[in-house]
Amino acid sequence: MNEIKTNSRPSKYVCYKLSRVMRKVHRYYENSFSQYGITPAQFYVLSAVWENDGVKFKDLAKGLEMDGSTLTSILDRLERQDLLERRDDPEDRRSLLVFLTKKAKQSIVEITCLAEKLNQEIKGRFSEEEYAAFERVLEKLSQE
Amino acid sequence: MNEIKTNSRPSKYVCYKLSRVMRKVHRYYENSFSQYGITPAQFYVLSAVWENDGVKFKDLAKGLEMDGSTLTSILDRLERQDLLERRDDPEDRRSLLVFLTKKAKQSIVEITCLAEKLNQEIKGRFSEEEYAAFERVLEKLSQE
DNA sequence: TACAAATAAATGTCTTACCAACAATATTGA
DNA sequence: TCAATATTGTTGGTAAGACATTTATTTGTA
Repeated sequence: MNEIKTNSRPSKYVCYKLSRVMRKVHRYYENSFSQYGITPAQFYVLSAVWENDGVKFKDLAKGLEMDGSTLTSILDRLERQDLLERRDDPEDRRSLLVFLTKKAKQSIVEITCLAEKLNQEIKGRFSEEEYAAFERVLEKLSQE
Repeated sequence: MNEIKTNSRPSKYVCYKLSRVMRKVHRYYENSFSQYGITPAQFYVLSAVWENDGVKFKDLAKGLEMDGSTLTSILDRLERQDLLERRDDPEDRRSLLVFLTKKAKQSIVEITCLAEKLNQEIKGRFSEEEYAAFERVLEKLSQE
């Protein structure tokens, strides 16, 4: 009595499927990153700053397609952990520049290796063509 | 000077790509659903309850693969909007049954049509094979 | 029966995400 | 020049997701 309907509607919708899968993959990354005390979103920020140390806040947000207020709070947490630093932009007093700390530079390579490994593990579950098609669809969807 | 590195690292990672696309698709649904005063997550819950009116809280959470605490807060909001109702389970005093209200029943069909339309719009951007491959990958990723 | 263990849902905390409103600063254009 | 406008980053609000803890109830077993 009162069985579960295994085919309940929401699973028909792209948005639902995406969010479910995203959560799953996110948790997978999260569990691994937690040994470094950071979250996936924090890793993306560190990674982008590593690529362009001293990047402007504005450009960082734009590059990550992240709302400014979201970035503000992630920077707050990373700064609290002494992983990065905001400095004044000498050219524009409204603007901020973002730098990695020494501490972050010491672990970023190792964390990046982990991220690559996780990525390969996921890719490895699929054939080249299958994965390529997947990425193509993601790419088109992200261009709106 | 100080150009944006368009190829900043994070975009290499599946998890990052997924979350970016998910956010985009989510916003797309969100904008349309907002005319009914609900969010996509709230729609999934309504939709699942509609499929199985009087479903147990526990089974609802399981079916939606949603943490109980997340569902609790979504139910709170839907109950506040008079869209659904918790009732005691006569068979187990720890358990709750979830029902749609009259108000919800009046609009759920219309909202579902909208959801179907959005879904078709997204699917329609791709070829059959392309979309099928995409769904296959999502499916595999969502299993474990 | 009695009591320990398991289960159901709620609560509190943290993180991410979005939006609107705001303060400080820069740019513009009359 | 200087007032209107635009831009930068922060703050505050709400929602969602995850996790740990808590309370009430049920189950299982000694």
